[in-house]
Amino acid sequence: MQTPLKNIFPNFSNELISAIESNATMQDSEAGTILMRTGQYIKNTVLITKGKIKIYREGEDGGEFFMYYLQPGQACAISMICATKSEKSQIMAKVVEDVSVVMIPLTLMDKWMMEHRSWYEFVIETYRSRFEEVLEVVDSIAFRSMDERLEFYLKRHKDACECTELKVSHQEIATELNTSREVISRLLKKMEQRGLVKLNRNQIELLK
Amino acid sequence: MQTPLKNIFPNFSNELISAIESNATMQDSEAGTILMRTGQYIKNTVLITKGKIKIYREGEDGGEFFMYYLQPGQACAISMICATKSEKSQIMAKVVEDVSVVMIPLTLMDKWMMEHRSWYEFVIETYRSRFEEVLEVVDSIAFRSMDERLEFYLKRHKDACECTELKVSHQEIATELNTSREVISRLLKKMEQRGLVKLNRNQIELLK
DNA sequence: AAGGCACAGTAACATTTATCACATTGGGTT
DNA sequence: AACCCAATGTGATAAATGTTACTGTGCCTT
Repeated sequence: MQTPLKNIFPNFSNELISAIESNATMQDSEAGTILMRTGQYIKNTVLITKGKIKIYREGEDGGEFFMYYLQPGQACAISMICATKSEKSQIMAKVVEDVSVVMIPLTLMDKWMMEHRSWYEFVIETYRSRFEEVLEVVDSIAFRSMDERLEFYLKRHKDACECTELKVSHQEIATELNTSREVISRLLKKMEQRGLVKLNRNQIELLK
Repeated sequence: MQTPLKNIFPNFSNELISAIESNATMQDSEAGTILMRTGQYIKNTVLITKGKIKIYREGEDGGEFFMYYLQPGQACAISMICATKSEKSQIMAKVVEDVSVVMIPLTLMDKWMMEHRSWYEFVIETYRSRFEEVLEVVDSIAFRSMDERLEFYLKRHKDACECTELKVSHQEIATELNTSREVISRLLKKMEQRGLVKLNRNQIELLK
């Protein structure tokens, strides 16, 4: 069996948990799956119970500008925001670690706002924290140069995976910051010289 | 007297309008006033009934990175989002045209979500449209070079003021795009040569 | 072992953007 | 008119970032 929903979403009331269990559908997806595309209509609100999803903004040239990760206990703010009017998505969502998600039909998402206080608070808090996160991203691109943005990027990834060894290629970082691999390689080398990281093949060890 | 609230917020139910009129406080502020600062605690939700407010992100060096405008019939999404927990603001709000605002205490903002469907819909739509707008801003800085960003900036201002003659200095644009005046002057000149704008002192005429 | 391949390092050069230094312009003030 | 001053124009140069082209390196496959 799966981990009970109550453990993953401890703030949900028991009634809400029951409502979810009897109305929502579960779905598993493998790493690499694209769960949502720009321009696609949104039909469900998505809660994550396992794995990791990358939310990014797609560039015309194939850039995958990194916004944030969704992890267990979290929900896709975009899918909630678009709920009421069944709007189009403005972002891409790609599975980066095999996930299990709970899909909630938009009509219920809306209805529960009135019926379950714990759902209302969860939704509002999801909005708030993601808006804040996106504002920080704006900051980083608006005011910082690439070396600082790289440090910010690494820090966020460290926080998200709760480890100090990131398994990403330079190319991947470059794509997510919309720059080129060479630039990232150069900057990482400089960071290594400053003693901030240790570089290994397919792995970046964060020292500070 | 003022324009009735019902005209400015036509979707609000009559009960909601009454509730606002008997609970909220009005406030007028002159151009130049800073209504909200980064780090400041938010005590009210703000509805705009007259004038224009600029929402921006402040840089360490005094940059005023432009996010969007608030205009009559709109509300500050940040002040709503932070409502439930009385969080700190992450943005700056400056009056650019003398405004009248309606201030709604956070407790009511929250309470009305359950009581007034039209309030609920207004709040959700405010979130949605601002989130979308911020995502477009991210796009513009993440994927575009300065000339395209300038065009995007001018377009947004044209849409906001519903006119084709913008009364802004090059310096002001530079501050809001976090670049330098010289760069903006040069790019505007190029745009003039391409026939996109006509440059006058303290005024930019948008031709296309 | 040999070859293929993704990943990484690096030099050289191009382009974009930022900065500095100074000239010009036009409106308002005295 | 003479002056002041903010706004704008422009060249020269510096710095950051992007691009091209190639080398090296470790791992996997055959």
